[in-house]
Parts: sequence; structure tokens; C-alpha cells
Amino acid sequence: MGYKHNIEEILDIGYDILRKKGYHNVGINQILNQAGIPKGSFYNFFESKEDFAIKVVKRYGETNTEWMQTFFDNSELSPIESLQSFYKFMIDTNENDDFLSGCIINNMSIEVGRINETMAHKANEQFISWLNILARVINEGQELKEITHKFKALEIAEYLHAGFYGTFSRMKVTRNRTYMDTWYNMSFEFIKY
Amino acid sequence: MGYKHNIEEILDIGYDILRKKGYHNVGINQILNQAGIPKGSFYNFFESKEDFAIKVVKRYGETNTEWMQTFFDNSELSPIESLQSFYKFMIDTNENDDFLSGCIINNMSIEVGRINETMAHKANEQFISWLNILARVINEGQELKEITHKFKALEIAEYLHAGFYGTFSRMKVTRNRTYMDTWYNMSFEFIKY
DNA sequence: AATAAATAAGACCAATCGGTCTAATTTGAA
DNA sequence: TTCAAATTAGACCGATTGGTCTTATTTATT
Repeated sequence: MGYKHNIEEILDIGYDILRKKGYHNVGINQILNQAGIPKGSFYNFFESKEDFAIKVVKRYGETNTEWMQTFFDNSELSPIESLQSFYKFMIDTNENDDFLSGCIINNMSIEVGRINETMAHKANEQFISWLNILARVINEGQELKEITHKFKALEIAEYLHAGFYGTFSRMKVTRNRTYMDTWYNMSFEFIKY
Repeated sequence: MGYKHNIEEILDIGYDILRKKGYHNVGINQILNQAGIPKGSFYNFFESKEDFAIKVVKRYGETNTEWMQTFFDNSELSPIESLQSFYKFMIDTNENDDFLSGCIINNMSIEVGRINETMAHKANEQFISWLNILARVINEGQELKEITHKFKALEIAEYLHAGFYGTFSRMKVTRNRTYMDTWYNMSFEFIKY
């Protein structure tokens, strides 16, 4: 049983490339070159390019779920304040990326989700994990009367998720954070108790 | 000066294909076949695939600007009611498309906007046209005390635009309208006077 | 009717696509 | 130490990519 290459390392490199350049715009060879592996090894690990992309999405989704979980678990702020610091962090992160990349799962959903059932399903799974974490924090905020009771916690989570993702398409063509900051201010004004 | 093919007809066919399948996932040949034109004629009309896609985006954007303008001009509803009927119509339209396609300019922004400056610029132009029309209606709603004065009309337009577009990525992986309806209800609750 | 310009038409091009195949190498277990 | 299995390695494959080129046709102008 020979071994040498690290699958997770290849997935991490794939994550960087697919997030920045998309799916159909990236050839297998680009991934092979950047990861420094021959084609035979790649197809030994992954059934196809599609299989590879799905595993990249899965790995990123799960890593991010864990990260979000510890972010909110370790937060010493109140529920709504930790939500605010979460979205502030997300906006800052996109600024550091020059507003070009966005979220790989959002990108994949838009580009690939409609033409690939498996990808759609896997992307949806990750979204649901994230939304449940957000909903838990929102629910705490509702109990502390920080957040409106007009809607269910999960509905507010979906609402914030949609709004934030919507700013991505503006961001990618304007290349600045104005719209993200405006979205942030308005959203937290609207959902407050 | 010979002629035969109709450029605008080709652009309309290109619109259908690019909206449904994306940019990098579509080959020139697919467009040629569907439009029934040979390659030589295509490259007689368009400099490149990129040039073609940009002209498709421009044509759709301008057509949609005109459509929105007459939609709101001819509306006999109050400002906020005509906004509601506008978004209801948009959600219904996506349902009729089986939630697979979304908005071509949103799709292009996400997939191509980050790697193609010209496309980003052209997409942004169209967004701005639409946002200005929305802002005008919102402003009327504010004057009639139907819509909140907490934010500027253009900010609210950006906010609605972002939220609505954000539902697209969920829509494409869940393939149902639940999240769009929830977004609709929450948004109009939040922006009311 | 003759002419020149624009367009139509599709064969053709190198480059790249995702993927396969065979052979060499490395490995853990016997 | 032998051996079978897994992995490494990259040459190779047909299909398709965006784009070019030459030739035939159509058109408006004269």
C-alpha cells in the first residue's frame, strides 16, 4: 500500500483555485501543477473533476461549520454583538481578498448548482449547517430581547444569509465594501428588538 | 453590403443559453447550432466570445431597464404596492423556470465578474440602472409615508436588490420558493413606515 | 450590367479539455 | 525477503475549445 501525497492538502489547494476561478474555468491540469501531483495520482484519489469539486465543497463546508461553532461558543459578547462581530469579520475577510472571490459554496451554487444535482445537494447541506448555528445564536438573542420576535430564528438566519450573499454579486462588480457596510447597518437596525 | 442574419436574434438566443448554462460551460458551437449560423458569420458580428457575452448582458440589461420603467410607470398601485407586485412577479418568474436559471447578470457577476474587468463594468452599469428605477419608486413611497425614512431610497434599493439576489443561491440548491417568499414577507415588514 | 464591399459559409487550426492506460515504484503484511 | 496491492507517474486519447482562413455568395452602388 504505497502512499505519499496528502489528499487533504490537495483539497486545500483545490479550494483556493476553485474559489478564485470558478469550476468550468479551471482545468484539472492547473490543479495538478499547483499541487505538484501527476494526473494518475489525482484520478487515484478522485473519481472525476466533479467528485473532486464536491469533496472540496464538503471539506470547506465542514471546516467552516466547526469554525463558526467555536467562534460563537468562545464569544464573550452578547448574542447580537457576536453576530455583528461575525459579519464584520466576514466583510473584512472579503476586503482582504480584494472582493474578488466571495464564498466558494455560493459561487458553486450559482455556477454549478443548477446543472449538477449532486453539487446542489452537497452545497445545500453545508448551508443548512451554517444556518442552524446562526439560528441558535439568534434564538438566544430573542430570549434576551435583543432581537425581534416578529420572525422565527431560522427565518432570520435565512434572511441574513440571503442578504449577505446578495452583496457578493454587487461586490464582485464594484470591487468595494460600501454595499456590504450598508447592508450590515440596515440589517441590524431591522432585526433589533 | 450583404446581410441575412439578425444580430439581435442571435443575442436573444445567446441570452437563453448563457442564462441557463453559464459562461465557461457553454461553447461557441452550441450557440451557432441553436442560432443556425456558421462560425464565420458569428465572428463577423462579434470580436470574441467575451464580446458576445458582454453584448448579451448589455442587451438584456437595457431591455429590462425599459421593462421596469414601464412596469412602474403604468402601475396604478401605490409605490409600496407596486414594489410588492414587482417582486412577486420576479419570484413567480423564477418558479416558472424551475428555480434553475436566476438572473443572467447576477450569474455573470459571480462567475465572470471577478476575472473579467469589462464584464464587471458592464454588469455594474445595468445594476445601477435598475437600482435607480427602484430608488425612484421607494422615494415616492417615503414621501407618502409608506416606506421608512430611516435610510435613503437608494440604500433601500441596494438592500432589496442584495436580499433578493441572495435568495438565488439558496433557490438554486433547494429548488423551491420558500426562502424567496420568506425574504419577501420579512423585507416588506422591515421597510414599511 | 459591372463592380466593390460586406457577409455567409464551413473547413481547418493549435491548444486544451477531462479522462484512460500501462508501467514503474513504493508500501505493509506474510 | 518475498509478494501482492496500492500508489506514482506521465504518455497518450478522442473530443471539444475559441478562433482563423479562404472561398462563395449576396448586396448596394454605379
